[in-house]
Amino acid sequence: MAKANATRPPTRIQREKTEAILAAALDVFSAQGFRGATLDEIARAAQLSKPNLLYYFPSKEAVHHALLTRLLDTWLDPLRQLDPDGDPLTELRAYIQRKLEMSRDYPRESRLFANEILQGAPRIGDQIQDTLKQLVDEKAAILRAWSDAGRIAPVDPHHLIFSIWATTQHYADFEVQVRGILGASEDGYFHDAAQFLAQLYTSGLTPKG
Amino acid sequence: MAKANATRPPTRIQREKTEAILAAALDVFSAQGFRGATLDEIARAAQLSKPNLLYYFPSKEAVHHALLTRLLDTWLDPLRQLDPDGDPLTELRAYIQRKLEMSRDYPRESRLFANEILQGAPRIGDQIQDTLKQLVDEKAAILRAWSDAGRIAPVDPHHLIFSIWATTQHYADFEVQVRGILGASEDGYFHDAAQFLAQLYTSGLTPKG
DNA sequence: CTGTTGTTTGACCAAGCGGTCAAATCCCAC
DNA sequence: GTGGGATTTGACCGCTTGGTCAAACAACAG
Repeated sequence: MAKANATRPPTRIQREKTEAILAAALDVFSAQGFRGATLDEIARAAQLSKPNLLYYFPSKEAVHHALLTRLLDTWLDPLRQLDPDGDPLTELRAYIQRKLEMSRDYPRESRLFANEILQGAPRIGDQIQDTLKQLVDEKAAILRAWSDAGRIAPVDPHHLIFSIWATTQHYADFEVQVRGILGASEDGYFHDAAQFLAQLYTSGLTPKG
Repeated sequence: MAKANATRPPTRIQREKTEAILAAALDVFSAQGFRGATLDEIARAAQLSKPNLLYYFPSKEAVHHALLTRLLDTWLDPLRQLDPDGDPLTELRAYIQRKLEMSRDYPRESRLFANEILQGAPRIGDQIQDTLKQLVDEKAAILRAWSDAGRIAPVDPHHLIFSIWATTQHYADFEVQVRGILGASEDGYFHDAAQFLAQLYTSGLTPKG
């Protein structure tokens, strides 16, 4: 058995196949949700037989879990980059821009998380309570400090973060709706979205002189 | 057969059972998505046997479709109420408030739609392209007129609507995450959210003097 | 070349799925 | 009360699901 000895380094084939499986799983899970996805579909997308897939991961749940934990770090990177020593409005605009680019460049990842949260986060609830809450509280403290110092308008920092998440991720999670309303052909709506959000948050957060 | 003659008015039992099924289906579909939901689970929640449920609806898809079309009108009501003759900022604040109250009072409906859109709206795509787009374009024209007249700041009206949807529905669709970050006990966060959003959009949309 | 380990697969299984059907039961107007 | 339509259900069907297993096959070190 390959996986029995955990200390042995992964072979080339193990690395390649594991990667292919996770890539295929991202496609399927993000489009169908956990319960809607099937191992057959993931295996087919990864060009493997189902028993072969289960040779690399012990269960469907294991594939899903590996995918989520692997992507959580990437997903939180934009927030992590928020610099307490930078100019507040510049930092926030940059954060919004980064998040919007994530929605544009990694919509499947966004929908993967959205699916999981929507259904009550039954398979990632712990990590939300731990990693995520800790990071958000830390960054909220920075926002509060800026707010208290009069460098941005006085706002609830948690709800500010929520609103940035919501407005940016909307373009990935509700892409079908956005395209349906703006017209399927129009492809450059991310530029308009960026401009709108930059303006909204700039005007909305500039402290009153 | 009961349903064979479509012209006959529904009996008391038909009204009651149909209602019970749709109520149960809302619970299950909003929590599990279409593919994740099962007829057995819906039937159990409605206190019916599965064949009995299928006596009132011809298929799982029919239950889902009936639920979506029945709720779409309710869901779009807040936007429909946007009054072109009112004061722009007052109208927008009222719209945001109504949408936020929808998220607070009807989170299952919000998640039902979110699930459907997230997965590409395969069962409601037509109605988005028709009813929804028409309403949004109509209201966007009002916003554009306000914007052109200098009564609100110059913003892209479609993206303004998207941002209001996103920020308000976030509290229903991502409820687990919100509660996980704010602390499960705290229950009055809708008040804080309302205040935050009112301030953001008031400052963000007030035209520059 | 050879043996050992790593990899792949076809056949299979129990459980659950959406849906059907005939028979039983219920409801209510007459 | 009773007859006929409305309602309910247990048994069942074909199919898909996640997962198992033994056997076959490939890779690679010696």
